[in-house]
Amino acid sequence: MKKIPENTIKRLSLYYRYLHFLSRQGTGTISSRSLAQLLEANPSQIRKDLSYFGGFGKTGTGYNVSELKKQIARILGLEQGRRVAIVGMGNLGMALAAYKGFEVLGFSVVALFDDSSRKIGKKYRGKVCLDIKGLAKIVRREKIEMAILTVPAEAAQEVAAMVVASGVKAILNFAPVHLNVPRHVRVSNVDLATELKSLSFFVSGYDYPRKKG
Amino acid sequence: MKKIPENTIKRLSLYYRYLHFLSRQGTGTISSRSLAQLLEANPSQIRKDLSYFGGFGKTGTGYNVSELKKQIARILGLEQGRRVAIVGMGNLGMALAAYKGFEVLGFSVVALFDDSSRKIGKKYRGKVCLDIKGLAKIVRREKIEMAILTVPAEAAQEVAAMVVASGVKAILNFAPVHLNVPRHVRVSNVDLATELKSLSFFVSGYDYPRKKG
DNA sequence: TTTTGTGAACCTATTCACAGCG
DNA sequence: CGCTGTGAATAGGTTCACAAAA
Repeated sequence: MKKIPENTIKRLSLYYRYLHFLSRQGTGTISSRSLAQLLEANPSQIRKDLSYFGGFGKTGTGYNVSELKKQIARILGLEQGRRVAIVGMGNLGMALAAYKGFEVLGFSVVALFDDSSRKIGKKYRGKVCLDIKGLAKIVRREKIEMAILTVPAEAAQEVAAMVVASGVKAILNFAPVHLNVPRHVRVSNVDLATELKSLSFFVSGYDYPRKKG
Repeated sequence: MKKIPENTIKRLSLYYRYLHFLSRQGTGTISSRSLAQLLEANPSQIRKDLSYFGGFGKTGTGYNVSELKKQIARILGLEQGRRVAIVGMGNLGMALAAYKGFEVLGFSVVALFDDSSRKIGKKYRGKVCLDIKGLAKIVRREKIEMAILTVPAEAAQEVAAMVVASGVKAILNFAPVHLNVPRHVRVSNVDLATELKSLSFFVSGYDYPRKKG
């Protein structure tokens, strides 16, 4: 199998967003050039990204919007309604539990976990928060594949180990620590502090280059 | 001035996190090799990253932890206590307003904004939510340099325009839309949907390569 | 013609490897 | 010695440019 750059995957996700929008607008067909214009991106990049997965376009015409959208959904595995758990019902966990954008994308938040008796048994957006001690059992029973980690930094590694042991394949980690996990588990870090610090650097006046656009 | 890769800045921010930790532990000195081990990274990369900003290390000894930490803080502009506004007091905005990690890093959340009369005047973690109509005035008076955008996707572009017009230099955008801003304004996007979709791709079994570790 | 898909060329980032310093 | 700082080499990702298809 050909090696796919990670950025390609991120961009597919972005294309998907625009295709969703275009298909609601009733646009039937779009060329890589027009799509690139919307995205402030390079047409070749779009074609190259898509070409990793096969030829979805028609020469001279472009891409069928709804078809391409469907293909990208398939590639990203969004068709099967991935089952997700949120671990850590602090402010952020609660906010994410309430976020309605997940279902639209084919993600179902099927369980919430915490270790505090103040949280366990409470309902958040109609879902009851469960004791993290039961994580492994629920993950197996509910066929949960992904976990969103919103626990304090101090607890993150320990909780990550539990999550991994329960059989989860991918973790979206909000704790500002590096998680040590086996190679077969994928971790994506969302680190607000890092993002803010990068922006701060920019504000300082170093004019580091932006992508051509 | 030499051109600095954007990834270098992200990594600097990561190094900072570990240096903070090491200095609390009382570690006085660290070599690029030891630091790299902690980070699961490459020693040359660390040295190269740092070398963009000057030679902070001592040949044969390594780097002085607290000195290097101070230098990175200076590079990232964390010394001056950057002033930040949060715009959009939905679930996520509220969670971020309550987040205590910002102050530690040298960021002060000095103002909260929303456009809804249900939110304006309410207090969140001791700070009153202000009418977004007054944004420009407050930004100038409070010397706000950065904004965290936590508004719905539909409103994001319009709000971003207001934020830019008010003189803010950098935006941390949580709305899943591409923001059109002038070149002198820096936008960082935190897109949960994109992150989840990328992870979903991985769960699908494509074993795309991870960084050497 | 228009536009895709793709090898080639280019550009950027990472890693190597070693001179030079302490 | 051990380790940094950095030019050189390598790897990786992006853009170009064009043949082939509609």
